Amino acid sequence: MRIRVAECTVRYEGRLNAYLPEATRLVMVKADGCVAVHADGGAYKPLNWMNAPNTFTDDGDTWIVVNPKGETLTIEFGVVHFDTSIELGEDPGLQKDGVELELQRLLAERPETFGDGMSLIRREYPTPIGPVDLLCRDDDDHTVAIEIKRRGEIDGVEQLTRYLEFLNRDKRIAPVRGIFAAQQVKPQARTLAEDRGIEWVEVDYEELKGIDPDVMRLF
Amino acid sequence: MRIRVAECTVRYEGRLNAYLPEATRLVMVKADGCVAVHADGGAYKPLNWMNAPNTFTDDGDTWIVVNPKGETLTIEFGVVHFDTSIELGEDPGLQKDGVELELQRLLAERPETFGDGMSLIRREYPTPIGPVDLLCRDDDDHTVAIEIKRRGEIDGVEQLTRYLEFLNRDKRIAPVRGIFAAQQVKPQARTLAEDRGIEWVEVDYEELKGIDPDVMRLF
DNA sequence: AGTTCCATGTCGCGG
DNA sequence: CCGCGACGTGGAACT
Repeated sequence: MRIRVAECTVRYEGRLNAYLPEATRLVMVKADGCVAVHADGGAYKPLNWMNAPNTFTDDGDTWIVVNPKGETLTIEFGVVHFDTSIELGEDPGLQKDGVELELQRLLAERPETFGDGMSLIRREYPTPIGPVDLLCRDDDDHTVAIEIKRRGEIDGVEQLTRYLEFLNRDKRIAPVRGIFAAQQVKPQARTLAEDRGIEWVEVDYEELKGIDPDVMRLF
Repeated sequence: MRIRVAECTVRYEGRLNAYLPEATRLVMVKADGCVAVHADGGAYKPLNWMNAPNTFTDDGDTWIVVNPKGETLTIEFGVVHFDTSIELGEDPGLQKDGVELELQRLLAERPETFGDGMSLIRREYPTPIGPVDLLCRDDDDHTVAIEIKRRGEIDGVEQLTRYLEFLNRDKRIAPVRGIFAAQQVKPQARTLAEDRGIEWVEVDYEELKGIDPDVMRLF
């Protein structure tokens, strides 16, 4: 990564034309060749940029960056206050405890979302083909397997179907009801679920967050 | 702006939870307090960030950034390879569409638009807080600072006011008249400009293009 | 590879 | 301050 702090003007010609009058800014060139021009404010978004892949021309005072679409970023430098290069290496990348995991956590705390008297047996209940998100017991003492997705599509129903097939072989817990839960259940998934005798339900993430006991404790 | 290159782990807890395992990254803290953590690739988007406004706590090895919504960004540092702070100052900001720049170019070629005998001293005349679009001299030998916008709103008048404040400290050119020029000057901006003793004028882009000497030569 | 949809979207305008 | 739409949207997942 190369970091240069310098007075500069910047011109972008591409999907639109844009121009930055002379001022002191930070210009960042990453290992993959992408270039970003930052002011000392605004949000994380640079004032102007050029993503990789591109061709980079360093003509002394002027950097010209061109991408395959023909868009160009031209940076003309004045006084350079600072210029350094440093090797950062590969980044392991961001791990998002995405919404799906959060949904699972919230629903595990609120099994009654799926019916009065529903209680949690355990999260990530193991089967030979992978863990079921939630295993519960309903008020009739029947076992219930719940698959949770952010977006409920056909493959999620297929997944739950396979789990149910294995769970129902276990005499101690059979028969096992299936519930397919998602923020949004697509029509095709609804149809397939109903055809397989699997219930489906749409859950409201924001509402669940609102009644999160962890949050409640704060008040 | 503060720039630190260091080994770090980063945790974000807010609208979702996210975690960055230890690696060498660039952490940028802008003057407005916003924080961005960059890897040496990807696009211009940081791996993780926290926009202003926020409260920043520097606990030696650990930076904790909390915004008013309660979202937190926690950065734990290991080896620091590099750490520097530099003052960039205000940024004049991005001019999109090229319309502003085009207007500036056209008006620089036609300073008499602003009055008979008006002549251009220079474009992008530098001040400590950024360049004035046009600096001119009128037929009475008074200096005139002209700010050009596509859409003339209050903040443009404020900008010109600040320029005038600096320019009028320079005995060689004071007193400096101000003219606020735009394709359309909003009523609030008109009122404010008049209150500040700044003239305002609406310019016709199409008409200016029609009498552009560069274009004329083509015929 | 083309397309659709999500996003800690961000940003700017109008009410 | 809040809703609404555009964005050089960028980026991932799916066809």
